[in-house]
Amino acid sequence: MKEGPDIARIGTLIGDPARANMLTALMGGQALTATELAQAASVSLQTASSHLSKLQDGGLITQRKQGRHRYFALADAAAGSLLESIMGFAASRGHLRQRPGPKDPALRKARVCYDHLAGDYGVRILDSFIAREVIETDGENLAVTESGRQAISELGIDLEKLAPSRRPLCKSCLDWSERRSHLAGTLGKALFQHFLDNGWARRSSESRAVLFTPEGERRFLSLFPL
Amino acid sequence: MKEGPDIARIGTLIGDPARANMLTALMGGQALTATELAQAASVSLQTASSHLSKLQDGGLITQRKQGRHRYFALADAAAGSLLESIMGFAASRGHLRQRPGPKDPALRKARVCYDHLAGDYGVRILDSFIAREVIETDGENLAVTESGRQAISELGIDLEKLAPSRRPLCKSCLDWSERRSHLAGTLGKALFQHFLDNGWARRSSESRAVLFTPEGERRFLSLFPL
DNA sequence: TTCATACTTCGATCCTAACCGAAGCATCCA
DNA sequence: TGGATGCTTCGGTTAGGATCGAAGTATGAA
Repeated sequence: MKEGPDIARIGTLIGDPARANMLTALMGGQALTATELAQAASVSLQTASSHLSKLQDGGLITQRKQGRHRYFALADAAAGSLLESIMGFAASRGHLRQRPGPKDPALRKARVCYDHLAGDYGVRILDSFIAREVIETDGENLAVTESGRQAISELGIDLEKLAPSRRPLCKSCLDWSERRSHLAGTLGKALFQHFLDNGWARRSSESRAVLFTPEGERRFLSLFPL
Repeated sequence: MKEGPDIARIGTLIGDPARANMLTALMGGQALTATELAQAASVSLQTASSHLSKLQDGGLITQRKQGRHRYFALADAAAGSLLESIMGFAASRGHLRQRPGPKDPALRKARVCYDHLAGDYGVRILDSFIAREVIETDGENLAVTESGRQAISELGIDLEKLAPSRRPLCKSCLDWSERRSHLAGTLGKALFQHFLDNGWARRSSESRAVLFTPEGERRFLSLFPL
């Protein structure tokens, strides 16, 4: 039975708590330095360095040198998806590191999931789209409807520009705080980016939380009614 | 950073080579006894027993007592999907346990992937469906087209009966021998079952290979032209 | 040049968990 | 009832790898 892909190698990489913490931190979507990742994982810089080179060898992360810093980020969207899958599965089996759902209310409300919005607000986007038939679903797969294309362009998103990407346009991602699906894929990313670009929301500097301005909050709730 | 799902726990479970071998064996879709799984993983029965209880605690597998045997199987389709994701990712990064693709030509040609067909033949089904517009895709998500519903019912599959399932109807699954996608989901399962039910194919007793009868081979090639 | 910062490599320690022998429990068969 | 099979539990050993101190390399600042 020595056929096939080496899933044990990927498992081992993700199976160490320090590495898992680093990967979780990188799910924030931003590149982080070795020092920052060492703090995120609560290990020394030497230990972090060793972990990072293993993650890189395994193809989960990439590094970019910039001056005397080295920035580490998830290798690509596939790596992000993989971690999302595992998070969803772990959450579905009740494997949480503390109580169900994030303790911090801000994280529960809205947080970054690699490159799109998760938490209460993330789930709301998908719920609203499905209720208004912007997106249709067969249980897991998502597709934009004809009438939905119109609605999305009215939000200020150019679907034509997103289409050429090799990543799927919409994808569902199991939310571990809400235990329901939210919108991932290039559309999910574009919507999140749209809110950042307009200054309606920003990333928290300490955690994966996303903070909305009062103006952004108002817009969000009216753009995604239930 | 102690928020969120415990991905390290899942990673650790999958990260041990013996457990990974057991899970890979269970991807064949059939329930296996502890003794069989011990052989698959090349460990003693005691060691296997310990691994199996860990996998069960982690929610990856279930056991069913039957007389003096205990049959172990993947917990559900979600567990199968998770393993598929990881296999796909591992293969995409070139993490293979030997040379790329299965050594055994029969495995390359057709094998079981939890509950549907993989390998050359598995990829062919999806290729054929897409070429004939039975299924449409946006890169990763799959959906049956209107005209496709007709074609599928002509194959002898009742789509209405598959629809109520909570699992997605069609799903792509990265094939590690072909490095391309094949058809998973309830439709993929139903098609595979259809071939088994009609006696056109059967599972190999030793491996995950699927063996076609000459009659089954002929039918397969004509039902799924390229 | 010199010092400081950011990170890697080396080496030694220590701890977890995989492993198996032996014994125990449960089920089936004769 | 006795013995065989299938599996689990217990206990002790061992190996792999996570960890960090110390030393080494690279970049930037003074």
